Amino acid sequence: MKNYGLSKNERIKSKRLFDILYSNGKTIYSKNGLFKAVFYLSQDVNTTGVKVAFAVYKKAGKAVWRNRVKRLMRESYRLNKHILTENIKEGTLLISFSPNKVNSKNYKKIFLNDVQPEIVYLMQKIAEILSVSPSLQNNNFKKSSE
RNA sequence: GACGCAGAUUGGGCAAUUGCUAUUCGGUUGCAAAAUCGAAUAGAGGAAAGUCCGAACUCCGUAGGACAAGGUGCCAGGUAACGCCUGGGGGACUUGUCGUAAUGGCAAGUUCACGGAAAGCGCCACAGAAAAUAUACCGCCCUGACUUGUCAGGGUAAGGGUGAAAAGGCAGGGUAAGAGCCUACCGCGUCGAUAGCAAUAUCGGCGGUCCCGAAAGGGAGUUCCGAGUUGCUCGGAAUCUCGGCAAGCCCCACCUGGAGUAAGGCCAAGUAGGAGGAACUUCCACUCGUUGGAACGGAGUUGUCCGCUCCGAUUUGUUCCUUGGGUAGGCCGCUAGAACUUAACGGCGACGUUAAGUCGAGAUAAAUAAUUGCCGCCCUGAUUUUCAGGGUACAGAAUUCGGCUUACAGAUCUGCGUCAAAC
RNA sequence: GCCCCGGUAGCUCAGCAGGAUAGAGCGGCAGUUUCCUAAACUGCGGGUCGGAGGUUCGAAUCCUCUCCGGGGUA
Repeated sequence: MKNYGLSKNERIKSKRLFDILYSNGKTIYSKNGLFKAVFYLSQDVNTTGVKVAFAVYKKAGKAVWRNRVKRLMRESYRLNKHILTENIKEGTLLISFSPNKVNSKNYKKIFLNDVQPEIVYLMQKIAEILSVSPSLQNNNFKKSSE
């Protein structure tokens, strides 16, 4: 697997996985509240690794602006994905990134330097939560197995 | 040369690093499907947008007839088709110029959803006498009366006034005053001729109530006058050119079956073969049955009716409706087409014909990118080699084409107008 | 992608086969009443009828374009 690549297998593509993510996942926000992420460590999926999705709600702006934000978020994740991939030993981590307070009115021109620190912060926070409280997940796993 | 307007074309370039999607080739894994790695090639628009029209394509199915509903609307052509485009015609407005007593003529530009208002219905507030079978406030004129400047009766619609709009315009005649009351011209209608495929134009005739008629004339309607008399009859005279709204209803001509690529087809996977409800009627014929015909009922025919099609059991069926559950994976459709470029020919033009050449995205929680550097263009400041900072539009394919509409920084070209300079 | 609705006062809605001051309820403000408040009563203000253009003498209403909001659709 490429160190800085992002192929189809590393993205969430089915409706079933989205249902699992949004019904069980936790939501966290970046420092300024500009972006948010929904994540969930699933044991049901056969594969191991990280699967991500990038979603922009329709009211945020026109199609050109939405496409650009999606590409910038994807680029930010692609360049820093080692933060999460090194820590995942079993199960599949599902993440969905989306803009929260950012829209085309307050950021008419948006650049990678605006997006990347926020996404990196979110990824570091997710890694921190997963490593600090592994027992919580073990409990959850036990409960689901029982 | 500068500025403005109109039209057409175009819609930043190069390099490096890291990525995504598709195709082809090669390697690895694998029985295969496929996965993965590497290389090469390709990878958003003039509007991809709005979804306002028209088609292709696909299915439903009978789409047949009548009505309804919707759309289009000067004429001709182009086109697969159109509400689009081209050419022509006509109107309106503006400017210039010529001219008249006045209306106007000619030229240029802009612009027009531009069939019908004498088929019918409806509406036209306020103001005004009167708003559509006309009417009479101020006036003007005549007659009479007397209180001699007013009243009464009548005529008239030129002028004033009202209004968005006042029942052809204007000049002359005419008159008590006036009026298509009469005449010329203009306008309007109609008929004919000429030109034109046609819209229409030009010329001529006729028309100031209509119909019949070649004409003379006859008939009818309306108004006025007179008589009989109380709502009609008789006699005579005269003769209505016509407001706007159809983006109100409507009439005429032409067009339209419905749904939409999540159409639709195939493969894989997979649960359930469920629950509830409705209908299943008569008659006739015979070769006596899974028969034929007629009526009736139900369902379908996506507005209604006719017509058409299917079904109508006597024991777990048939048809139809409602509802519950399971799948949400892959492939095809999916890009070579009413395609594009160039040339020749035909045509005023839109466009067409022929020949040669070209292949230019195909995604599906949805690729076509991110960052950096240099250059180009614009602005600002220092300065007048250059440097610093900022900006570089509108905007992202989703079945595909033809249009329309809307958004848009800059660049190039063409034409026209104004200004400046030179000859 | 495709197909439909809606936009009128701060809010919820009338008015839309055209006619001049665009209404109703709630809310707001002021006053009466009360020791004060609520309730009740009286009065008042508040609208480019989403925007632009057209038809008409006249448009919230009819037509065209456009902006915004909402819904449905295997």
